[in-house]
Amino acid sequence: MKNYSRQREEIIKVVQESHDHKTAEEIYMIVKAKDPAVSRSTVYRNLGLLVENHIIDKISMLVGPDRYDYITKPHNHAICTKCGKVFDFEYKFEYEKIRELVIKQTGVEISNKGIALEGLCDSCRNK
Amino acid sequence: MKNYSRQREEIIKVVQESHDHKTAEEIYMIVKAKDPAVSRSTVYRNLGLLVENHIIDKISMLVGPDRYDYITKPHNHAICTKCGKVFDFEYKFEYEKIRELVIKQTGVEISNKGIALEGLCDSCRNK
DNA sequence: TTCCATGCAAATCGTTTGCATAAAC
DNA sequence: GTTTATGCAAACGATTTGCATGGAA
Repeated sequence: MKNYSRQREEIIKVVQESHDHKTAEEIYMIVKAKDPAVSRSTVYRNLGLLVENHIIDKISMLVGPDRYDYITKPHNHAICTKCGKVFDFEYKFEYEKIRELVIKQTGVEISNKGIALEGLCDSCRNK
Repeated sequence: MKNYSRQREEIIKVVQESHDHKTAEEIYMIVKAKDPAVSRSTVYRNLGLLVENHIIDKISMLVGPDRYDYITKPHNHAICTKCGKVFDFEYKFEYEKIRELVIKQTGVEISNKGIALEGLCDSCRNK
């Protein structure tokens, strides 16, 4: 991320102001509404850059496209495996203990992003 | 899953006997080695069916194709966000407490499949 | 003999890439 | 002026679909 760009600025703003977790396509549509000339590849390219630079998080789903989340503080995600929506929740996991244990058992050094759980959301359960 | 099929039987066997977590393509190649007539779509179709019927789990990755895991007992996954490998680990999370808390905060009823954490594996960290 | 599952190929979805142009520094 | 980012369109990888055929109940 060497040079500033107006498009990138706008993409960051959209993710930051979204309190659901939007897909690349949704972000593209919103940015495009303000600036009809932006291209989809600019959105994808910048989302990738922003993830690399730890400004946003990419959330991989069981179903459908990836979603993006502006990073504020570590928090956890509950992901609906049917509709793909992502919900935030608060719970103090024993991060340090888990970190140590996971690296010992698997070699994986976990990020402090939080923990992801999967299940069925309210509205998907009731149909 | 109404009717038996030889192909499905073989697909189940491959996933069951894999102790890494294979992609659809890898499963396809293995099944194809035994039965050169199987088609990729049969593999994809059956993996989907088996997930719906809770015989196997689909694991979504930050990078690359989905992976599949035969269901035995609940266990947790540590996923490398760089290479996409999935490692199992043991840790007794307070499932009941978390379940209750997550449904209260988000409406999501989490499955008892276990918990997924993300990070960088040993070999990706050292390069 | 009625479904259901298969194989094949084409279609689709989400994302990435190559290349010429335009904007940042 | 020399990067670096953009827009466009084409390419790509993973997965899904439509349709005719073959196998299971």
